[in-house]
Amino acid sequence: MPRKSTTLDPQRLDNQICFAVYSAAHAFNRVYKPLLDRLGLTYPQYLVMLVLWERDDVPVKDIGEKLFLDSGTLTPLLKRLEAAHLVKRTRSREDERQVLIALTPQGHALKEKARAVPQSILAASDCSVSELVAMKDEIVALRDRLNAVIGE
Amino acid sequence: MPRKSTTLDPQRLDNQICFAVYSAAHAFNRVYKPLLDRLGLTYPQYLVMLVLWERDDVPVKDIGEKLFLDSGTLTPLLKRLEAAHLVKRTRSREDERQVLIALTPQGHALKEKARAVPQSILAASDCSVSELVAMKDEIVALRDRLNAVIGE
DNA sequence: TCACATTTAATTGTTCGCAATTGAATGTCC
DNA sequence: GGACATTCAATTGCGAACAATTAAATGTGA
Repeated sequence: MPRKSTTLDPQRLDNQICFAVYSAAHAFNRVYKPLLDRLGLTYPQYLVMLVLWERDDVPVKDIGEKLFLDSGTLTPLLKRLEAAHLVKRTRSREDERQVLIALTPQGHALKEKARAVPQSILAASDCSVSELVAMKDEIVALRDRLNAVIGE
Repeated sequence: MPRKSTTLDPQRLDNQICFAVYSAAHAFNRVYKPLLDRLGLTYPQYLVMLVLWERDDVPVKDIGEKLFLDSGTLTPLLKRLEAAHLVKRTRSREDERQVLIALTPQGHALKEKARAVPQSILAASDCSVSELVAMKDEIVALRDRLNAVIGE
């Protein structure tokens, strides 16, 4: 009575790997939420702040390329960050099509308050740093292969 | 001149496993989209259909537990599936609090049309089955550890 | 039996995420 | 220089995702 193995059936594997990623993303979000609530940020807003803490005064497009997000997502998000006095949005003088995003003093200051976040996540993941780094690299490689297929 | 290595800075975007998972989930979604468009489904709707193709006539809560989603997400999603004539929603006779979700004939029939989806995804991931299985297991284990922390 | 807690879906409001479109600014080619 | 395409952000509309609340059905204990 040959029965197909559930864990090896390639028909199901894609569902499993994709669902694993999908559900892990939500789990991460739920762990981040209480931490980010204290900073007044959502997770996507936190990602934008991470980008800006590395380099300031960049056009929306640059942020979008780093985070794989488009203006339909970023424009309202950045307006909310502006309303929270964390960033300032100004049209570029050299190229009026671009909107440059700069941190306010409050935006810069928030970096210090956010220092504790990564450790808390590390603790919650209950995993060694080297293991996490290895996993991260694998997932990034998979993501990049998927993204390479999209533009075809 | 002690300088923190940027490759180890936990506050850097590229070092965050969460962003890897987050962006990989979006990449998967973008690969799935053209395939699922042909079925008239979104990815979360496809997940619900996968659950129902395995077992039918289940309460909303059961679907939510399998997919880690609550009624705030599922109720409108299931109403859209009902509007598309893929499922039927009926109050349970034994327990009037529950709403049972059953597939319509069209809902059952869609399973056949969805057969081609997994191969396409596997091809796009461009990865050996054994590698994918290993990754999936690691990600699920990480997700479960994260979910375990949440209820504390 | 009756008060009370629990379970279950539904609802409301906010924020993402993306496709498609718009409109202004810039680049290119003749 | 002028027609044309391209680039960039903003907008619109739809579908998640989730917190918080509501309301009905059910379970429990005195």
